[in-house]
Amino acid sequence: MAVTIRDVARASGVHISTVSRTFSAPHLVNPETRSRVLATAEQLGYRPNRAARALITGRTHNIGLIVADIANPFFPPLIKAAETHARRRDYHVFVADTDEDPIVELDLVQALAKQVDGILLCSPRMSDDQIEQVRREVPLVVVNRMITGLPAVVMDVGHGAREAVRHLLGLGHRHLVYLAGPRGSWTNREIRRAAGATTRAAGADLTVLGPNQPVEETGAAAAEAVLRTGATAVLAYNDLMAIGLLQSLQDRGVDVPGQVSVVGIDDIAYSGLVRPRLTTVANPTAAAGRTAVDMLLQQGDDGATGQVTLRTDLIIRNSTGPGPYAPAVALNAEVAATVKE
Amino acid sequence: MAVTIRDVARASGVHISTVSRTFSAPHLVNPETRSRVLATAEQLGYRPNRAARALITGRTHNIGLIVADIANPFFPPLIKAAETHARRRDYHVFVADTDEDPIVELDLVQALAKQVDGILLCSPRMSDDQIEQVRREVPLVVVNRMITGLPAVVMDVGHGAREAVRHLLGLGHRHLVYLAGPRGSWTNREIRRAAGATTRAAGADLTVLGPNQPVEETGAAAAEAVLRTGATAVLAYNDLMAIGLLQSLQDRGVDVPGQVSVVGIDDIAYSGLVRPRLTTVANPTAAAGRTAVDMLLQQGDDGATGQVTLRTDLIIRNSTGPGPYAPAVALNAEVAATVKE
DNA sequence: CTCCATTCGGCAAACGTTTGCAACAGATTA
DNA sequence: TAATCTGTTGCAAACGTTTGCCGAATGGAG
Repeated sequence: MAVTIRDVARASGVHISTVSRTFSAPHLVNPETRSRVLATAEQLGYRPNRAARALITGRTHNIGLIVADIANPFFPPLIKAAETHARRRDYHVFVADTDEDPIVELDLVQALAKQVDGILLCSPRMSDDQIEQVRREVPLVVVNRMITGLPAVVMDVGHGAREAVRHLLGLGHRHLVYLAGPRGSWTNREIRRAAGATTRAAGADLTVLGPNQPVEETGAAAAEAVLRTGATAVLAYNDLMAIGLLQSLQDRGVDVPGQVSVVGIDDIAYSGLVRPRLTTVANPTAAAGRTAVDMLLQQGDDGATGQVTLRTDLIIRNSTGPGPYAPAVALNAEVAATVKE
Repeated sequence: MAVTIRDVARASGVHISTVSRTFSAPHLVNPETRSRVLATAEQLGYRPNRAARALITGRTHNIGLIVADIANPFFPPLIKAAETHARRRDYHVFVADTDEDPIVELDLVQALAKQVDGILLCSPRMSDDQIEQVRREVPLVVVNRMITGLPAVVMDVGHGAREAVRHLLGLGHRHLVYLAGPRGSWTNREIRRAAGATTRAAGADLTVLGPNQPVEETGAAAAEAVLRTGATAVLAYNDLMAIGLLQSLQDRGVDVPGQVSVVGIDDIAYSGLVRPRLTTVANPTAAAGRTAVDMLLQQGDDGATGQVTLRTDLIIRNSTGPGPYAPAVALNAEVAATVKE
């Protein structure tokens, strides 16, 4: 039914091994023969069967990409960049969604293990132990998680969180809320730690609300709790929650940033579209996707197991403004900065 | 290195064919033997090699999912639903992104063809001829495109567009703009046709602006052109463009919906988050993803080649309001409807 | 006790490639 | 002229499964 290497061999009067070499080791075959084989292959519409090739070479030329939630706008740019980058290197990508469930995640990794040359684990929710265990079954690169000895690319979200908190403190806020993300998220712990340390160092207060599922609804649902704390500024685990909160606050007649300032994290496409436009920490997700693919594909060559940290940047927009203790001078400076964008 | 069927056979003292049957035809093996084999398999950490299985059965248990742009928020919910649904049926999903390029799309289909049991082509940009050609290489289900004889699931966007135009006409608008989508999009042609017919039937005017890439930037860039037409209402190819336009109009001091009404299509997650909240046509993308997977997997059994049409609904929010010819009565009714949400 | 039916498990071929080895021709070297 | 080398091709085994076929064992019927 499908045209195989054998059909091409017969049609061009050579042995199948010559046809094989024409594709996988062209320099070993006479240019004349090669072009003849290529011509008949083209004419017959031959395409190598990757499964058969994988069986004998042990390399599938496929990679797995596992994310917590495809519909979370944080991931699509990463998936897109990774897929495009992988394809350029002649790899195809299995994409799978764990729905934020560590058990599904584990199942998925094991199911995919035999079928791919490696797996990109993005924002995994599994425990370190589980990850350590599966890395013995399949080459792994994790994104947004730091595990010693495991190749990883992380966005330096701690730095972003510190910048965000400093920005808020500089605006004269003295009581902040951290609207936490999901349990099991390394990013969540990093943000929490960075925000806590920075607030404490300045003698200000930080209230942590959570853990929460990282979706808009929980952000909206948290509005009441946020207001009860009496805080005047909120740092959210991600933009989705920040936007939910923003909207919910406005529905309650709370002025943002007049009464409460809100900062998100990720800089998803929509954070610039809501009103007020969201102040947020930009994550280089596309670069992370490409880097992770590169690391995964190089992993075969040497055993190099680097950990790449990508820079994050605070983007100041209109959802943050002066707090109750705003010093006149700083206030002007910050307002100027805010107005600019 | 990896544990194979042979290792399991040796360890449990049976022939490899028995091990094979234990997994692929359990009823043919003695329950006692079966449980013994399963136990040692479990203990050894055996997992069937899908490539080898595919080689002999001809079924890979993989499907391909090709979309125009992963980062376009229209697609992630579809991808997510399709992937989850496929996995439940023990299929893995290759996801690939064509960047709206028909040539890349064709390459992709052919590259994936040998590696999957079928391909889901979402909003393809290829010509009908090209699609006809590749469908001979691999089972296909198309989403959002109607080609006779080819299994398809389409969202009845024509219906949605008619509803949207009627809504605008009812509000007293007499000159509309259709902000068109990309060339090669079936959806685009459907909307254009439906909008044209409905406007014409009412004796109103429709100006078509386009074709355009279906992204926010082109929506924003079109603001000037929209204003020049003198139209008071705009239907956009998708929410992304509608949102871009919305924002650009506001930046120019144009009140929406006071001076210009804007309607989008898709109801992506963010259309409810921008201000004013976007009136739009909701597409059941998740259902489309699931249905498409079902159709693809059933295709093997019989040759059934249905075409499923999914309903779309107009969601009236705040980006549409009375036009210059608003009849007092209709105006009140519509305003009431608008305020409700 | 014999015969037949049924159940179970082994044997071996096959799927479409890759690849080490050997064969051969022609060219180069001593 | 013989020996060696180089470039090109063929041969056959191997990768990890599935599956049609056959034989052995078991048990029930007569």
